[in-house]
Amino acid sequence: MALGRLVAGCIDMGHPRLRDFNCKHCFSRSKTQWEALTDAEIEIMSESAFCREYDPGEVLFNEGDQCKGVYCIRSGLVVVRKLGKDSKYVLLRRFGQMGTTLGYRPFLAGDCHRGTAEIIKPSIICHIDRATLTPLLNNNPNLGLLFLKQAAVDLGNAEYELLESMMSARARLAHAIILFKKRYGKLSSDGLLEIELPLSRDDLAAMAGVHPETVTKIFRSFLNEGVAELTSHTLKITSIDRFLAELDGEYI
Amino acid sequence: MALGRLVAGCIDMGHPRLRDFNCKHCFSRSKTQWEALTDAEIEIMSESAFCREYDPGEVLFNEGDQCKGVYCIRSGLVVVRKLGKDSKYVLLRRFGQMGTTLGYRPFLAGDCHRGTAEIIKPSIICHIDRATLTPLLNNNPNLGLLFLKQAAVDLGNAEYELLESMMSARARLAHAIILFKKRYGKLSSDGLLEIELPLSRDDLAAMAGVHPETVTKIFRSFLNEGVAELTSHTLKITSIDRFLAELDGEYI
DNA sequence: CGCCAGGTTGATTTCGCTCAAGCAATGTGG
DNA sequence: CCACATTGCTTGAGCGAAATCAACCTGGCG
Repeated sequence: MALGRLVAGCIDMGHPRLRDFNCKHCFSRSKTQWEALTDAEIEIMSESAFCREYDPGEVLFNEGDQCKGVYCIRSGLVVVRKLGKDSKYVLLRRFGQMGTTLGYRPFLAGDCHRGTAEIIKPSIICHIDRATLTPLLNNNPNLGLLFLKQAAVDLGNAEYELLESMMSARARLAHAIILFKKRYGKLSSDGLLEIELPLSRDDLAAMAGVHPETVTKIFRSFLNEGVAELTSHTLKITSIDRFLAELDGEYI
Repeated sequence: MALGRLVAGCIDMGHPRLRDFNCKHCFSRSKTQWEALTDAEIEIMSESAFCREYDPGEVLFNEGDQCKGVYCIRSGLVVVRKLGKDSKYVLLRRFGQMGTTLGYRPFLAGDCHRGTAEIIKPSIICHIDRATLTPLLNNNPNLGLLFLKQAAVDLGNAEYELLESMMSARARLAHAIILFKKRYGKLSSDGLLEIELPLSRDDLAAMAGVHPETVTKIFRSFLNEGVAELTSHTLKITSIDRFLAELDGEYI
């Protein structure tokens, strides 16, 4: 993995801080925990949030970094990778949803970042530091409760992923693909579902918890069996029924 | 799995509700989210909490049940099993720590229970219903924040378990065993570490995410390699160094 | 043109699942 | 008190999915 290169390479990158920025526009477009904030509080947050554009390859934070606040993804795509031994790694999370808050777990648990966040697609991301967020949480109980609800949902997802992890590699990969459907799926001209997979083979593999070669082989078998066909980074699903059948692993 | 039998068998069991019960005693003995409560609030909770003793084999709630509140484990041991296809299952959780709160995830996410909770060791457990807990959460912001912190910690653990799930079966089993050390571990007369494993082979297997036969085989290889030896439900670790080496899977 | 990262492919190996048999401890009814 | 069913655990043989290893494309770029 060329993580070292990317980490080093990010130093000379970076866009200027976006100044004329109001979090209100962001929050109004999707339902998140931030809807608990009053207008005045949104104003405070907009003032102190550090927002800027990021290019693919830039690193938001590194594994082991002290967590100084949370990140709000306004647009784009970020992945968080956790390194293993001998250059293996796992994808802890995949973000893209605008309004998604990244890094709240280490923030709340008082933990270091457990993974390295790298920009995959050009993104606009705001950083809200501890000094801003802590008073908001203390003074607005609803914000805490909505964060709590979010945490409960995420915990449910994590629990579910744990069940997923004992399904076959095919099923795991199919589940990983489905996660991209909402944001990167569209109907092609011939009426079939096409899903863009904006990740490299290695990242896709890390997401499904398999090895990159296996990803290729499973795609090949999808092609042979007439389930789906892959061109570059777009998967065209030729038989939705058969593809959905892949999702039913041996558990659940 | 004989889950059906257990579920059916629990109907004629059950101890009387414990009346002279004050949650204060419970909370004072371990640090949990409940320490946010004022004395008055603890009084309210003690009044309305339904507490009683449970025998092994009794079922606290079933998979799919509506979640009507949370459970406080005062003492004992409970496991939560999630059924899979053809009578396989996974252990979602094991509880023993007194003061531990069980079922807060579905409570907060407005979800059904995802697993079936069965008593393993005689336990004393209190149920705090929605009508009691909701006002406490709404009126005491600190309670919400401490629950939030707990959720963040649990989320971290779930994340970690996800990493664990891609380690070898040996490593996973070793990790599962280590979880019992704190509560069920002690030094034997010859100075070696002994850990009681209060679960059946099947539960231990479900906890490590392997098959029961594999658990036996791994224990056998531990014996052959002089790492640890098992008698009935107690594991004696003969070489701590070698055992700890098992924990280092290929990841992390 | 040659280099190189990213991806593909096939041969081989290994881990742990599957299946089936056997055994020890416990309980039950005659 | 014994025959025998049941439950929980152990053991071994065989198999299969996916990891590993290694070679080989391929397209982009200096």
